[in-house]
Amino acid sequence: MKPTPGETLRDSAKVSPSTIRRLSKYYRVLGENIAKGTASVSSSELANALGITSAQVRKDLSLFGSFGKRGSGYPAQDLKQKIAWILGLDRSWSVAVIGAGNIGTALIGYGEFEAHGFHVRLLFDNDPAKIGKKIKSLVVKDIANAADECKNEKIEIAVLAVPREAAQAAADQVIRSGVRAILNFAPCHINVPQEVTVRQENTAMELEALSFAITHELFHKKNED
Amino acid sequence: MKPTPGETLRDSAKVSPSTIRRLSKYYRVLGENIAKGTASVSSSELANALGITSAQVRKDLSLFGSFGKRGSGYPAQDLKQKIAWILGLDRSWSVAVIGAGNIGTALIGYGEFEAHGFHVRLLFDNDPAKIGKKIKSLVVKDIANAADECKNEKIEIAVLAVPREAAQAAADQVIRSGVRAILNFAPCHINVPQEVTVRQENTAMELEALSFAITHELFHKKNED
DNA sequence: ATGTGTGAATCGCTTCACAGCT
DNA sequence: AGCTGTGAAGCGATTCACACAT
Repeated sequence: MKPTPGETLRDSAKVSPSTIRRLSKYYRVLGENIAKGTASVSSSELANALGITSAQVRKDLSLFGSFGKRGSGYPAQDLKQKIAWILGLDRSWSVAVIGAGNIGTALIGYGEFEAHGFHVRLLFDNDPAKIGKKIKSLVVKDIANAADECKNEKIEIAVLAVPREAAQAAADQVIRSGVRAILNFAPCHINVPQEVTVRQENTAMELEALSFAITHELFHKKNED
Repeated sequence: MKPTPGETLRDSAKVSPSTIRRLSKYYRVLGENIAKGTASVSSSELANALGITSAQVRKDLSLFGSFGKRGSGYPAQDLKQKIAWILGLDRSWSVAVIGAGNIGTALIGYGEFEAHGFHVRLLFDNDPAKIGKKIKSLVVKDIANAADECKNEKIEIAVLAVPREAAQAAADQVIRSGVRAILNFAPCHINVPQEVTVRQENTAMELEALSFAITHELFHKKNED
């Protein structure tokens, strides 16, 4: 009722990162429910699936519009599409993976991404032994040309799957090419201009959080991830 | 000044997940600074490295004790060790990896983990072609025996690197073996008893957060990760 | 009857601001 | 003078509770 579906959000400033993470989860749960033939989903069903309160679900969704029907819940198909629109999954994204090691290899051709519109178009490495070789339908290109190639292919999202030492240099390259966002698997902070969004994926940090939880017998049932 | 370093935290309930993530980052920054020969670090130096305020740094640290010297800052070595103690990194952890695909393979023998006390002792898969083969010094074992083998090896942390469909079954196995924590790479929620801590590692969700940020031209400089 | 949408209340994290060491 | 440690203030996110729609 409040915002304007169909166009870009005007008040996205007040949408918290936590809300975004939850939207991703609602999206998955909806997919599973629809696959099972469910037509309608209530806020408390979604809430149970994520281990949160139903009020939270309704608040999250109401930030973007009123998608539900009082008395019956949310039409599952509709809601899933609305969330896809909110998250920008109703289009496809051009992705480049920098680094053809284990992580890079695991990422390309991972059905989960393709299915949601993330298409890996380019794969780079600096290892002469790898350059020119094919990995799962992609030819490994020389990282030295990353900036130009990414620009030509209009890459929007770059995934850094390189060692810590190489991360900032790789980031600088893809930033020059005009990417809008970077997902960084290197265990280090990278500096980017304001208009580029970065997210850090750091497995060591996740393990450390587990280590803390075990050590202090902490059962953080809230805000778990 | 408040808590009791040297033993388990009494009031760990009031430590937020955000604080834990930041402690992991302080820990990394301290490592880098010490490598450069720095003896003392101020709260604002740490703050700059993470892009947060110095008050935040001091609050975080003061939850666990007073480690700093007024006028000069925090002794880098000491502080790093204190944080190691807080995060439970002053000991070693026995880890099992379930799933010897790309992710599983990337995880074993990754120096970053070994260096922080996370030792991968067991690797499982259900693929007969892989069972018995060696991957980077570990022999792949049959996932059917995961519960027993993990119990024998006193595994404390299990990493699930299996497809979504196999995740809950794998989780049930390692829970039976008595693991305390699970890091789940499968893109799905898993049910665990209260005493087991779970963290979700979900690259698709990270990409979706980037997709949202690009779509809505949102530069979330706060709470980025 | 049931379940949404939402102001109001609450909770908890972050920032301010300053007293107190060194 | 410089920087920590910390109550108090501020602010953003979550939960409550209920009017309203079906």
